[in-house]
Amino acid sequence: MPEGPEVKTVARTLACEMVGHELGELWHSHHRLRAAVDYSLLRRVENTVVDGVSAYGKVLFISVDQKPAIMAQLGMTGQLTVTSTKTPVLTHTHLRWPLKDTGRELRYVDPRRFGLIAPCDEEQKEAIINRLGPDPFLMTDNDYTSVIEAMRRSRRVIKDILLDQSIIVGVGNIYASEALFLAKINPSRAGSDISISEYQGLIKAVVVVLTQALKNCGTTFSNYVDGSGKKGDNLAFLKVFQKDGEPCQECRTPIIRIKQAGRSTFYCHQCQA
DNA sequence: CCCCTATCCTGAGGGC
DNA sequence: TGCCCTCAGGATAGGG
Repeated sequence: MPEGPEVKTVARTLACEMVGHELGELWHSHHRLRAAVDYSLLRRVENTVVDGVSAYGKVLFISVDQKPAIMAQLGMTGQLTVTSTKTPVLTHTHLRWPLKDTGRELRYVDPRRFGLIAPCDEEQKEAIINRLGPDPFLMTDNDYTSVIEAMRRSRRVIKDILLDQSIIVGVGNIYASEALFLAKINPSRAGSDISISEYQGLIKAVVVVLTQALKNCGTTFSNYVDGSGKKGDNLAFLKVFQKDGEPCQECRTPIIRIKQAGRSTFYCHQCQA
């Protein structure tokens, strides 16, 4: 569910809730998440103090005692929040982790179980980041060049390339459509057929779209919430995502929905010819 | 190698 | 009301 801006928002709000507090005794459900979680390893983090929560792309990292300790991927429906221990426990709650002396706890709720919570040391964190592309917010000139080269090398369709986290991180199904609309690029064009100047516009559009989403604390169209349980405000700013049949905000042509790699893409046939 | 499909799951919503 | 279908913010094994 969450894309880069949502995960960054979760990290920021969780940091607020968790940093400086000591983790208590972990509880977990018997359900398996996307992969089997080594809970005994995760339990080694009990009785340590959280000192940071960060995000790289759609991956979230929690560190204790100046060392990475936990990584989380929220998949489609994962929610990582801190609430009062007295808040009723939702079905599909897979993890409860008290923050000592606060009356509050970290909870992981994930109906579809496509997400993952796992222990994670320094090396593992490095390995995860190494197989991901650059963060569009932190890109150097060299990153720009190599990202564009990687995209031009691919014969896949540009929409699919944008979703590929090994090329660039943080773009998911909502913001891929939104960025292509802003850059006026047809989602079905092959990566190899797009010019360098068009790519420069596209990367700029990705940054604009993600920056706006981050400013609005993410897009909630169904169940996304931040680390404090708050919804995002970015839904009202979307121009094409899930707007099939509605008139394009630029030219009034109805927005079209197509399927690419099994996922919906929304675009304006006129503006993105 | 690269690319595509199916798959992991539950729940919401529409048509009949 | 219920049944069946499609769809949903993601990632990845494995087949062609």
